[in-house]
Amino acid sequence: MSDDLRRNMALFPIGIVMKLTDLTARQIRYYEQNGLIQPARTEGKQRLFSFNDVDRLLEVKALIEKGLNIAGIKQVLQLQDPVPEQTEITVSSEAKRKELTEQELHQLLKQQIFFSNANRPSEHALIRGELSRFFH
Amino acid sequence: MSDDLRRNMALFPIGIVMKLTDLTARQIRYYEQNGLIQPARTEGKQRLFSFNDVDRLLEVKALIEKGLNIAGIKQVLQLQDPVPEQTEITVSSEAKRKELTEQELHQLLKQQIFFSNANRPSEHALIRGELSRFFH
DNA sequence: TTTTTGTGTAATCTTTTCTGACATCCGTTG
DNA sequence: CAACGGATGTCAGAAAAGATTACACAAAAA
Repeated sequence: MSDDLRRNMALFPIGIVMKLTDLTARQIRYYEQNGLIQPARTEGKQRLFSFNDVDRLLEVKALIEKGLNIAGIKQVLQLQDPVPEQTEITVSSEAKRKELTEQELHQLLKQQIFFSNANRPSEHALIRGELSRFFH
Repeated sequence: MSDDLRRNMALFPIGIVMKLTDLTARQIRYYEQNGLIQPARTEGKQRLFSFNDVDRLLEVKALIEKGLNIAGIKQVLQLQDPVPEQTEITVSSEAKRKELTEQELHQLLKQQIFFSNANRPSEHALIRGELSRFFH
């Protein structure tokens, strides 16, 4: 839930993602062009990637290295996200996510995590629990 | 231990940090100039901030809002990091950290976390445990 | 063989960031 | 009060990073 927020927060520019994934900018943009990822953008149209995006790119890379082509990767990634019986909860959370702007995401993370973290150095237990799923 | 790696990985440009902290670039640079943070730099000398840096900035901000000046903040932050009896282990880990270049940090994170994550979607238990301390 | 794919590369433009300087607002202090 | 220093705003010019587009090309597919 707020897990999605963290994982979907647009944080890194393409240069960092290149280092994290060992992919070239060309590759990353090509994969985006083919719908494998959909990074957010700054006002000035620069790409901003989330942890989810980076994970996705690493999956893509692994599949590329196994010889799959883009179409195959799309298949595999869809299989990994089988979109099972969508419950009301899931649907509503999806809808809610789409309503959130980047700025709102930042605001949320700020307030929910960083801020409470900074102000109350002793109240970390709960925060830790939430953050344990920062990635996956 | 590899916690330090994650928390110290230089990931975000100043624009993102501004949004996360609600500080201006001017403030962030000023705090750096006064030794409150020490963000990494790209080859082109642009700042790259880690989660540790962001946390630190949020602490600084909270103290600023309480009316402290830079000198006071230095005091408080030192008190929060009292540098207690330095054990051999701590010292050696400090030394080891200083030997790591930014690139090596990225390499490490890549291999230890993202990569294993991407390749083995079922082996997450351990990773989760490690990541639970990503921030705090 | 011809076509398509995935990636490299170069050119050009825009966005973001950097540094340095000067201005300003505000507590402190003489 | 007047001068001063601390913290921040703002601006200018330069540099870095990123965006888009176009062309090239090897390898795979048709």
